[in-house]
Amino acid sequence: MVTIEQVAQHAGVSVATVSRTLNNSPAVKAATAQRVRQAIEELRYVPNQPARNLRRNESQVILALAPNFSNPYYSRILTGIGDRAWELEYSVLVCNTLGHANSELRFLKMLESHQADGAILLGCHWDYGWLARFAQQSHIVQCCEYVPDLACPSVSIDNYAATREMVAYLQGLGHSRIAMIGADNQYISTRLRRQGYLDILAEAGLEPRAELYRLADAEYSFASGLAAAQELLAETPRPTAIFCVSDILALSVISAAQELGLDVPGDLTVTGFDDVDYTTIVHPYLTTVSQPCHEMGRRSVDLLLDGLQNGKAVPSERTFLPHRLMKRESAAPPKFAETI
Amino acid sequence: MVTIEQVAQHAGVSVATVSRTLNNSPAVKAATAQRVRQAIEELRYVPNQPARNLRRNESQVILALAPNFSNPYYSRILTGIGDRAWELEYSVLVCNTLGHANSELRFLKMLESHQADGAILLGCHWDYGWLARFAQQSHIVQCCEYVPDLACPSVSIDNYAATREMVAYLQGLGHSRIAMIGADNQYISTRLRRQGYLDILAEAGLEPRAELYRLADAEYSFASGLAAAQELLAETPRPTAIFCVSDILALSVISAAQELGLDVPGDLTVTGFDDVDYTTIVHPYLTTVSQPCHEMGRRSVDLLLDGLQNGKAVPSERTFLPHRLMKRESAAPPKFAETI
DNA sequence: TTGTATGCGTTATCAT
DNA sequence: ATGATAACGCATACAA
Repeated sequence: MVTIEQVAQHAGVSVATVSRTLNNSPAVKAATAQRVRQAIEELRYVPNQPARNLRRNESQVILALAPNFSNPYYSRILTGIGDRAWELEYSVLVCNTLGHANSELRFLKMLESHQADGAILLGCHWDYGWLARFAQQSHIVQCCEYVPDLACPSVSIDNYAATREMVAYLQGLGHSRIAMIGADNQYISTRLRRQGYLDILAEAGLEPRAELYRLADAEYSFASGLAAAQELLAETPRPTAIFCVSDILALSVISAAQELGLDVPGDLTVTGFDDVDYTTIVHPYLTTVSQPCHEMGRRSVDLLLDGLQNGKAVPSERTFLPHRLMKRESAAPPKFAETI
Repeated sequence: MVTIEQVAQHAGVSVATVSRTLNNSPAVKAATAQRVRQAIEELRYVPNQPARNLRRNESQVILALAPNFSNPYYSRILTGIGDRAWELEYSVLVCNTLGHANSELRFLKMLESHQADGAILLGCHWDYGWLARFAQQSHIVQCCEYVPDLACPSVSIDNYAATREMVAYLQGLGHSRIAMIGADNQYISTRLRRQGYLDILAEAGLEPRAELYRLADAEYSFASGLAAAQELLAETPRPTAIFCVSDILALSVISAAQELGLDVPGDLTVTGFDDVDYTTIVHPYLTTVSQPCHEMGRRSVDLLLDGLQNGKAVPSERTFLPHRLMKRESAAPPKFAETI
């Protein structure tokens, strides 16, 4: 391995001068810099980044903790994070936590051992105490999900508003028997969507009915969606619309409906959430809420590095990015006037 | 920050002893080790990993270069890589190359700057010369794709055999007018699948017809698959089966067929490749080739670390893992006897 | 403008 | 079994 010292000898200068040249210090004469650069070229010298980082006490690495990378929703955010980090010359260590708290903890400990300068969390457990500790001692930003009372910046859409918009749209279409499939987890998005659904129903003077609210599992799995859908479609009278908290769940509802010979949206309106890839692969194209995943990832990086570079000053604690209601084929007015 | 020195003072020993304790050296008396551990506990000492790495000249990090993370096929492999690395206490830097050669190069340079100990490549350009250089100087393994004449271990399925199996299965079903949608890239998998298709046709005494072989774009995009499918379905006589080199392309064919009022598999047999998530979301469930993505990822890590730890001795240059033919709903015998 | 010397937090060599 | 000390490769305060 060729070191800075050999470059110095070859160029006939001291290691300090080489180091200055490497770091573009203006204090080095152009001619000298030229000689140094030539020596670097000739010896094919490549700086040892860990050594530099040790000295500077930084790693140029950020962590991105995600419950999985199979979900295209997370994939997109991670892509955004990667893109922005690439531009800013940071590396991103993508950590697949599998939703396990102990995995999250082990990954976050890389902050303490100086293997990473900061972390972006996309969905993380918070009921263990250690999250608050890390948020205090380290640079962390939350993306898409956030813990309400955690002093840690976040980037997400306004889930409450988006849900209200979607359900109001269904009401506008003429639906009043609107069911919902939520998820069996404690994510803030899940809670806000549930609240938005309940509130908008209440405002329309509709009593929320327990039998119209079902839960898929924590990971929004297709199978659990199918089960919830089957229960919902067995109700009498049947709901005329089903609002799902994820696209994959909406697809499972469509599947269950077709199994029963029901036409979507003719006999049943179905809506999803997130607008991931497979919403427009098969008809009916899904009516859903589009999240700016890529941009959310990018903003998270910017927020994190702001904190890293300008002390701990973060622009605002909660950043909400605009969502979009994607009106496509899976939602339509109910066929017949309904009786409640 | 608390350092090894402070721990040493607190425990009344030298830094050497603390270091030995940290590394479980048997040369330290149990009682002393106990004192040290207590000091570590009390001071909440966390070793500085970069400093250790500098000294040991390693990083405990491996690179994983993928053309994107959106494709669930890559996601699964990356998950396998991450899982195995986690078990072996390595971190993985997931690099989204976007299929750009300059991105690949920049990421691979992290090997030279000691930011990573090795790399796993899932699809990478090889026509620039530098790949051979890295393969020589660094520890690299190729996963799912490989460059035939590159002296670098690889893990993949046997694409040629898998394709022959699939097309033979279609022939067994009674098809003889079998079209293929390939992809406009130079991946070894693409080339072997094409060759397998041509060979098995030839062996059945069928002349390959140029109009039955179409190309999707390099990334197997749904849109490009749709275009290829439309061309194919406009042929007369129409092919009775279409073999696609990716599941997403198969879905696009089904979509195009339905657009024309054709039933799959009644009027047209369609098969995919990879067996990713969305093959069983909507009917007809896709007949496809299943790849052991997760295991391929894991094996890549094992292979890489074997090379890292036991010198450069790798068990074998080309590792082929078993694939599986998934016979589901999208393939069936042709409706009518055909005339060639 | 450039060089000398010290330190970043470890591990490892050589004593004892 | 333990301690003193020299690296590891680089950046920087201070001198010149």
